[in-house]
Parts: sequence; C-alpha cells; structure tokens
Amino acid sequence: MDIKKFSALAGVSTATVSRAFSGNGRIKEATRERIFKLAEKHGYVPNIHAQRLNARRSEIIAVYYSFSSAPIFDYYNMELAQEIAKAAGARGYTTNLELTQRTDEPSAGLQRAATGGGLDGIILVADSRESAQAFVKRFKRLPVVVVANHDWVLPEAAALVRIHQASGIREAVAEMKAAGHTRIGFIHGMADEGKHRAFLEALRANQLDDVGAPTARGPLSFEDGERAIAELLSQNVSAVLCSTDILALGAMSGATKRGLRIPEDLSIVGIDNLAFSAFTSPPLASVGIPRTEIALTAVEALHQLVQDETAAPGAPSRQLIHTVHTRFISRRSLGAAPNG
Amino acid sequence: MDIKKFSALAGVSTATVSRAFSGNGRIKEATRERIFKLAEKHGYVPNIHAQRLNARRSEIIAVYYSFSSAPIFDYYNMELAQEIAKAAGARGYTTNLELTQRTDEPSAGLQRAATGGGLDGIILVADSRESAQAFVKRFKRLPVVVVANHDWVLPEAAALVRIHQASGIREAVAEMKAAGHTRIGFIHGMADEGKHRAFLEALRANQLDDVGAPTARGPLSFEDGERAIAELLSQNVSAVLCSTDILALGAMSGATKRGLRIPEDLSIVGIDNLAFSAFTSPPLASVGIPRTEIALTAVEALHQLVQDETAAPGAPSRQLIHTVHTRFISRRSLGAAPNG
DNA sequence: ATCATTTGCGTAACTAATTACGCATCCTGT
DNA sequence: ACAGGATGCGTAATTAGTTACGCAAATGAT
Repeated sequence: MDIKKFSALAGVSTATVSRAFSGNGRIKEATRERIFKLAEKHGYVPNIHAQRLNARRSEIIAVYYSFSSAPIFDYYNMELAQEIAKAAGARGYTTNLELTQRTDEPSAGLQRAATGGGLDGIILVADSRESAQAFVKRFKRLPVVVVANHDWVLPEAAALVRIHQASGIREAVAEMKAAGHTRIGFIHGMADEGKHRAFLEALRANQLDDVGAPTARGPLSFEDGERAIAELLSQNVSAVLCSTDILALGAMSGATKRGLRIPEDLSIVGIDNLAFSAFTSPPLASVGIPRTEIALTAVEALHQLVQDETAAPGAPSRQLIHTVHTRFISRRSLGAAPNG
Repeated sequence: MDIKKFSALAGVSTATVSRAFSGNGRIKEATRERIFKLAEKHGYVPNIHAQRLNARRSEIIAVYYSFSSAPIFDYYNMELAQEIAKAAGARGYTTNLELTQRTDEPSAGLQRAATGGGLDGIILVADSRESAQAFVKRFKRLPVVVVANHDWVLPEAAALVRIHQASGIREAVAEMKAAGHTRIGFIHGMADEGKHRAFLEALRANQLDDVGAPTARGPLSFEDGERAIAELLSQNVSAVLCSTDILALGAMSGATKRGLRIPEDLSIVGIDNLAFSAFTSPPLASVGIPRTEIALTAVEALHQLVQDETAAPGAPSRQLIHTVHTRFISRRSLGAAPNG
C-alpha cells in the first residue's frame, strides 16, 4: 500500500497523509487522527526508502575499525561499538557495524553505502594516522569522526575524539608508587608506543627508574603477556603495567605458573578495563577507558558534522577536537610492594 | 549529480547508465567502459535509496536480542553478533545491530525500519518462546530467523536455528566421568532450565547420581557463581559444570578463595566457550557453541526466506529448522578426580 | 540480396514519498 | 458587514533511480 492508494482510500491528498505522518506543515488534529486510525487499520506505513531519497539523509551511521598492526575486533572494541550503537540510537541514528578484521579495504557494502548516500557519517576507530587519513580521503564529502589515542590533526571534514591515555597511566604509576613499588615494568605491543612514552613520562614525574620494557611483537595476545613477564621478572620488578588487559591476563598467568602470588609477590595492572577484568582472579586493576563518554562524544560530534553538512552542503567543515581522559581503576591485582 | 544530469553529460539515456551500473539488460561493452570512466571522472555514483525504493529491497538485515530473564548483550552474544555480521556481509547484506538490554520494546529505529521496508529480515536471538512469538507476530510479513536453544515450533514466516546444547553437555559429562569424577555438580540460572535437563539426562546416560543443583536467581553474574559454589562444595563434589562461562569464572574464583586448587582439588567446566575462556587461569574447559556455523546457517536461512518472499510475496513461507550441535572443549580446568 | 534474429539503446511509465505554492475557508477585529 | 490574517488542504513538481516496450541497426542465414 503506497501513499497514493492510501490517500485515495482516506479521501485526502497525498500531501495530507504525508503531513499527518511527518508532523511538518499544517494539518487539523481531527484529520490526523482519522488518518492514523485508517493507517493502523489498513496497515499503511510510509516507505522509508522514499523518505530517505527525498531527505537525502539516511539516519544511518557506520562504525568502522581500521588497524594497521593486526588486531582486531577485540573485546575493547566490541564494548566501544556497543556504546556507540547505544548513543547513536538515542540520537535517532541506527548503526551499521562494519567488522573488518584487518587493514583490509572497507567491504563492498560499506563502500556502496558510503558513496551512494546510504550513510550519514562514519565513526572510524583507528590506530594509525595513515590509515585514518586514507579513510577520510576515500570518503570525501562524508562526515567522519576519528576515535584514536593520538592527537592527529586530520584533513578537513573530520572531527577527532582523542583518548588521553597519559592521564590514566600517570594515575596508575602514582598509585603503584604509593603502594611502595619502585621498580615497575611495562609490557606493550608495537602499536602501543604512545602508551609506552606516556609510561616513561609518568616514571619521570614520579622520580622512578626505567627498568626497560619488552615489546610484544604483532598482535597483543595472551601468550605474549606470558612470555614477556618472564623477561621482566629477571629485572627484579615488583609491579608491571601492561598496555592491554589481555596482555595483563597473560602476565598474571605467566607469573602464577612461576609460582608467584598476585598481588602478594607481584602486582599487575592493565589498560582498557574490559568488563571482564572485574571477574578475573584476582580482579585486575586497570586504566579505564571511558567508553560511554567516548561514544557520546563521537556521536555528538558526528551529529554536528551532519548538521553542518545539511545547512551548507559542500562547505569545509570545522575541525572539532575532543579529548577524553582515562582513569585508574583500583582492584586487587595491585597490592603493596613486598618488603625488601 | 543524479542519473539525469550524468546521462546527458555522457550523451546517453538514463536507461543506458542504469544498465551500465546494474549489469542488467543489454549494453555494449565499449559503452559501459566509457560510462564507468566518465562516472569516475565526474564522481557519479547511483543513489542507493532510489535503487532500494525501486527494488523494494534494502539488503540490510538486523540482529535483535530478546531475553525474558534479564541478560543481556553479553560476551556470548557479542561474539555471535560479530559472526552474523560477517556471514551477512559475505552474502551481500549489511547488518544493523540492535542493542536492547532487556525485554524492552524494539527501538523506534528498528520499528521504523522493519515496518517501512528498511529491513529485508531479522535474526532474532531469543531465550523465551513467548518473546520470540510476540516478535514474529509484531513484524508480520518480515522474514525472521530465530536462534534459540530450544526446538520451538514457531508460527509461519519464521525459520529456526536450534542450538543443541544437549550434545555438548553429554560430551562434557562423559569426559568428566572418564577423568574419574563421580559426583558432579551443576550451577545454572533460571533461564537455563533446558541445560539443566540436558545435564540430568547426561548423568543418567553415564550412570551417575544427581547431587542437586543450586539455581542462580536473576542475571547470571560472576557473583552468583561464587555464591553457588559454596552450596555445592558441601555436597562433596569433585567437578562442577556451570551453565555459562561467567558463572564458571565465578565458581573458580569462589573455590580459589576457599583454598581449593583448580583442577587438582576441583574441576570446573563452563558452557559458551567465550574467546576469553582460553585466557583464564587455569584456562576454562567449556562446551563450545559453534558461533560461526550458527551465523552462517541463520544468514543462509534468512536469505532463503527473503528469496521466497521475492518470488511469491505474501505466500506462506516454508518452515526451515536447522540444528547445530555443541561440542566439549577440553582445557586445564578439567583434571583428574582427586584420589579418595 | 533478402529475411530473420540479435543487439544496443531511447522513451516513458513505473518505484513512494515530500513540499512549495496557491486557493478556499474560517476566524477575528473594527 | 467586511478586510486581513490564519488555517487546512490539494496540485504538481521534485527526489533518483529501474525496466518493459519498441525501434533501428547490425549480424547471420539462405
């Protein structure tokens, strides 16, 4: 049933039916009610594609993950995607989840939707400046919000939500020092050089020495954490910060296998604060990423860009940069330093 | 740039441009190439909404979770959604993720898309027959595939992908018996009565006694597992099967707190085989749900329903029922029963 | 060389909405 | 009673494609 047949059936014009449903334009309340009742009865619902065609808007956004070094749609990103979908829903958008496991090209579906007007905008979670830039360039004209750990200045038409890892890392190191730890190790993957720099800075700010940090090659797996902890234990550390919670779990497992108790003999702290991390034995202290705040900020920024684009199509968009801060979350895996 | 302007620019009719892009209808290869080059040059891309309006198809499906007893978009469901999105992508669909945390009404966005032709179909993951039926009824005319642990016979226009939990549970119990366990406990939530029945059956099949099973009330949380294990330990069990991995983690934690070593003093087995479960200490043996197979099956079934609907709109659709089997995954948390 | 196919492409009628514009009413104030 | 504004609604253009139909040209067969 299209609007023509239905309007004839209701004895009004298509314009009136349209006005009844959209709320735009003048219409008598009684007429609107009559139309609603008839629509209910005959099962008429406006076709969404016709509406979108007309509006040149789809009310759909996509979340896209682009990583240069391997991983992945992991737990951290799953949770973020979930928050974004929720925030977008509250703003009236539906969310298309694009799950690409690598640095692959965006899928044919995303490409098609993005260029053909099927998307109002994209939230891009990226770990390398190059991939982010390539992405923004590929989808010129389409509003893009980049979520990243860095303060890249990006080409036009892209807002940035920057996750300030340094703040949480600084808090974590300060807490570790307060618990009596003086030799603190760090485990990180190649993609986390930024976190490493923040860690070194935090050490300096707390007058602590760098004991050297092993780097996990490739994807940051559980096993990398197990392996890396062995290297660090020979450095006589009493606490270890890991650049992801998965690494931290590996480190806990590796230390436990070597007969160490956590946190009595060794303290472990992660970064990401996965929902899961509260459920490990012992619960894992971690640097928390404010996923809800990130999601809200990113959706809000994207909405702004979409609005701008609607108001002045083709105009160069402003550059919005938002910073969200991470925070240390205390749990049992961080305890007092062993005496002597 | 719309097709009219572009076709004028290319010196052909709109029909020819359409044929060049769609591949339908006859067109000279040379013409098609010329059009592609010009399109590239002038940045012409067919508008996706106009195409969908015409095709009365959107190539979009939604994944919807409907649970009567609390939870939730948890890890298990996240991972399943991820697999579904991947499988759907391979079939040319994009996936809309609908994240409802409860038995709430479907969101306004989903409602609108589903009734207005914005979706070709829905994959519904449900834990109660009532909510599944209500859902199918609400979206009459829309192809729905239900993914569930049960073999509900559903009203027309709905295919079912049934997860046969009993097979993996039987394997798990058999393995536990083979490892020397004779008193095996079970922890489950109220929504998992089906798994409990399968467990009791597996006990009988293995000539083992039922030691009684505590039921976690409400959402299956980590803490429920910790609490339930205390009840079970007084029953002198040497192994415990938990209806979810989260419960199993809680059980491990609760047992560890009471000074028991896993698996030397107590074996724990979960159900779900979360990606995370390989990373716990010790790694958690679990009944694996074949998420990839479920996703592929569900998408394939939905595609069938969509095809049927295209071929004969309004015709009552066949009832497709697929069963996928679960399997026991052995890991260190299941060990030999302690002597005596 | 002639007729029958096949091929390539244009015309115009669809797909289902929104909305600017304009014309009647209706209401209000003098 | 009548001017002037507000209100309600219809007409028709617009959004951007697809495709059935038909015609002309090219190809093939005899």
